[in-house]
Amino acid sequence: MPEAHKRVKDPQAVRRRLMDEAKKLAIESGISAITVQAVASAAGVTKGGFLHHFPSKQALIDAIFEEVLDQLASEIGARASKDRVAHGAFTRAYIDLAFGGEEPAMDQTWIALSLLMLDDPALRMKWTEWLNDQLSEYGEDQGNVELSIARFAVDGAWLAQHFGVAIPERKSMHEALTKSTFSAGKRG
Amino acid sequence: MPEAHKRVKDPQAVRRRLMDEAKKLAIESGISAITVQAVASAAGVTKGGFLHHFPSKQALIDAIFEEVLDQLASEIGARASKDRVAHGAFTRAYIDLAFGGEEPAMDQTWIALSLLMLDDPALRMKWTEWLNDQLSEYGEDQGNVELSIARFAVDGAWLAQHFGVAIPERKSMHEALTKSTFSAGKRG
DNA sequence: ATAAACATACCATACGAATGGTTTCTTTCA
DNA sequence: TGAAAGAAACCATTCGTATGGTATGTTTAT
Repeated sequence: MPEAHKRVKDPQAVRRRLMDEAKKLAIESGISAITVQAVASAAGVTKGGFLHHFPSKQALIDAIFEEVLDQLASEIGARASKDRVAHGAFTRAYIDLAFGGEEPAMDQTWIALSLLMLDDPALRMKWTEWLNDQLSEYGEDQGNVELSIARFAVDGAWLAQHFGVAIPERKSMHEALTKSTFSAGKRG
Repeated sequence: MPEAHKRVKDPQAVRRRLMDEAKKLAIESGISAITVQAVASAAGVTKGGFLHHFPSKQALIDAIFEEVLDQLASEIGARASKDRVAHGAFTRAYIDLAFGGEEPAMDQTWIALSLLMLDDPALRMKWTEWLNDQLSEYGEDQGNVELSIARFAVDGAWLAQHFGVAIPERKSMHEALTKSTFSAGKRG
């Protein structure tokens, strides 16, 4: 491992680049920009190289999706575990992910996620399951209006951001949304 | 005009069908499902027929997009004009469009809009301009946190809906979001 | 040596687009 | 009024390109 500089070939790195570049392409030019050729070239590899790492284009997409879901879960877990209040902890972590730091954490990742979902019904189902699992794990009621609104607002905000629509100050968004989760009733 | 039933050819209707079927395809199977062949077949026309009405696939997409923006503007205008309170009227109309009736108005349309945008940077810019125009026309500050959150929540909600994620009761969503626009400060 | 990590060459398919022709409608003018 | 002329609406076919994928070669690491 310390002799990584010696290696001419670094398969793991190539695999990483393939996934990262695919995300970039999707974000910059839309999902249809994810072609085997384009991704391979961007990662400095030929199509053959691509198909060595992923048996198909769909496999690449699935891999990205899975990875993103895992990242999301762990990032949320880390934040939610620090939350003193149980009710709405998931949603607050969700908010914090989007508006927490000075720069949006997992911004690219988040957008790529949805771009992939929008073109693939199967991925949409996975997302739905993931979200339901998370919500029930953290004991949040899907019918809760305030919490739902907060989460939807987060989704809408990064979507807007991706579209280039202006967004209010990150700090004030964070504050307002977080506040709304505390006044949220435990039912409805 | 009253003898429209006599006509064997009805170009306007064909044009309509092409646009409608394209929307359907996008919604049901993602944007990549919009191919000239698929749209033409769905509308009961050949590729040649398609290309007679629209010089290119992009032209069809542009036409749909423009139409949707117009529809949206007029629907919002109709609702906002009935609003007694000026501040936040646009956002309330926006909310009402999504959660107003028993069934979401312009649901298909709305989703189709974003699907198209997500794959086309040029359309994204058009949307941004449209939204900015509307906001300034109705005198809403883009920096207003409460109103922005409400609008983002609407966006996130139909996105969720399209993903198959459960959403709280329409009525309570409508109520909560509308309420938030009244308590919204005129600044920030 | 041999297996992994790629590159090269190639294939079948599907796509957007163009072409040329055929049918249907509208206009014009005798 | 009506028929000829032209335009509009549409179909069937074709073409070049790009795509996802395969098959096979070549290099690199262990």
